[in-house]
Amino acid sequence: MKSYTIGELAKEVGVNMETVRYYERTGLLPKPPRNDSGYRQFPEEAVVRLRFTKNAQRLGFSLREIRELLSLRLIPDSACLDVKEKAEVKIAEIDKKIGELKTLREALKELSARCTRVTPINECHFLEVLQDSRGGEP
Amino acid sequence: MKSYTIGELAKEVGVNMETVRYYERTGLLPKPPRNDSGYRQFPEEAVVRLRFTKNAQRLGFSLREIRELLSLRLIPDSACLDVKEKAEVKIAEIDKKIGELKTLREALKELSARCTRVTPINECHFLEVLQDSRGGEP
DNA sequence: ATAAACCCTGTACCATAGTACGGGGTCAAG
DNA sequence: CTTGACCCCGTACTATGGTACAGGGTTTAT
Repeated sequence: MKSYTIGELAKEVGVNMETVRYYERTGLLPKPPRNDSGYRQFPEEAVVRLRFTKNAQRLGFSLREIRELLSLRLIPDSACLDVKEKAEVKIAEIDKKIGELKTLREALKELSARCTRVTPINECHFLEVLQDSRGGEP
Repeated sequence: MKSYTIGELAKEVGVNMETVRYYERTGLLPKPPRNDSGYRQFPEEAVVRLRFTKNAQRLGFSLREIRELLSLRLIPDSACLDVKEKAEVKIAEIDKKIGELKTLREALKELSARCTRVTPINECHFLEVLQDSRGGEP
């Protein structure tokens, strides 16, 4: 099947070529095979993986975390329960993020609604949202 | 009412003192009044604002975006419709994030479920998730 | 067969978001 | 009245996530 040069891959996903090399260096993309003149030949999967990475990044995951997410599916079968555990940790993290985003969304919604008419918005308890974590004494 | 020294503020919210100064420098926290010897005296609101900032950051907002969010509520009444518009843009962004997080969550959930028993997980279409944006030709 | 477009490596540089540190003043308790 | 904890400023350093060359080969279309 078809393979991608680095330029094709970068263009397909909409990232810089240098970024692809950077990801390869840092282990986010596995080192692809090379042709006789040393050109990288990325498999289809690299597109998927790279796209996943960029999307996950926009969701607030660091490259380290993305590396963890990606590694979950590659662990040998023996470590299956370990994978399950890690997946569940990630799920919990994600649930928390979703919850907080919803809260923030509501606050913005309220702000937006209030702003419809000419009422001044001097007092909008917009900030007071997202108050959960790190509340009091350590 | 009570005011906070920089150390108290930092401790209360669980950040480094230097971070507070950094935020002041970059306009995320308004410059607080000083006492006679030049010590910062942060009002209660600084706690709220700082906490908001740290939380929003965990949700994947950059400091620049957080500055935008925070500024929404401070714009003079005249710009009310502008605020509404900006708020709605943010809401849309947040909705997208929530949607993608849910998708990712489902994928992880499936992975986790599959990992319960001794079945090998060689083929888990976990990556293929989050495929929406930046699909084809520009 | 030659120019344009593409790829290689290595190194340097950039922005963002802090963190650390030196040198010095301030305040509170013993 | 001094010692330790706290604060000031300025500057420098760090990690992360890229970007940008320079100097050199390769491929492709004319």
